[in-house]
Amino acid sequence: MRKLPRDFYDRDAGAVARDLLGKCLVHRAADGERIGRIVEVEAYLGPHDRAAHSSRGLTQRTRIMFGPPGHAYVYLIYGMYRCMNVVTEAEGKASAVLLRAIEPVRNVTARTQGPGLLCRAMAIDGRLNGHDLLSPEFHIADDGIRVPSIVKRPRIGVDYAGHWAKRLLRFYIRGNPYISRP
DNA sequence: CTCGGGATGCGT
DNA sequence: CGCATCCCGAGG
Repeated sequence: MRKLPRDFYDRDAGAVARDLLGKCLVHRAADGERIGRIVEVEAYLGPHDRAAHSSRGLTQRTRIMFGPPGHAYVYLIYGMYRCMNVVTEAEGKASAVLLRAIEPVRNVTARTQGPGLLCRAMAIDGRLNGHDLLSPEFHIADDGIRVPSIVKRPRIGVDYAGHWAKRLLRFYIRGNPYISRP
């Protein structure tokens, strides 16, 4: 397992999103190491992307998104679930990749289909917002698994974003049983 | 300060 | 389709 370097994240969010498929999310929580293979993601391109949180500008909530690449942007949604993003590109670009689904690998329950369930299964909470993903306790690693085929679709739940809602910025591994909405 | 709504998930 | 549950961000 090789931890992804800073350079991996310092690229276009779409490219990072596609390349994250098949990689392993590792969280060494208090009660043990949890690992899940990333099988579904969405790219959010920056302030010009009306579906992105950063399109509202730099706020207390989105400050991590405006920061340097390779950090976790974790936020609360609907008052009950967390969603985890990976910050991409240079500081100030405010682009990110939302992790939408993982396949259980180690110490993770089978209910991981969707960004909220993913965070619950991986024990990711608000304290991890802003966490450096090059750390030993929370990072993403490559174990050499190849992804055979990638499906591109419009992003989920962003109908308010006008023409941006139609962009094919959701990516998932074709045929994987852990996709949130095939 | 109020207030509307959300990158969700679950039950009906 | 309704609802849980609460922070965020806009507006007064």
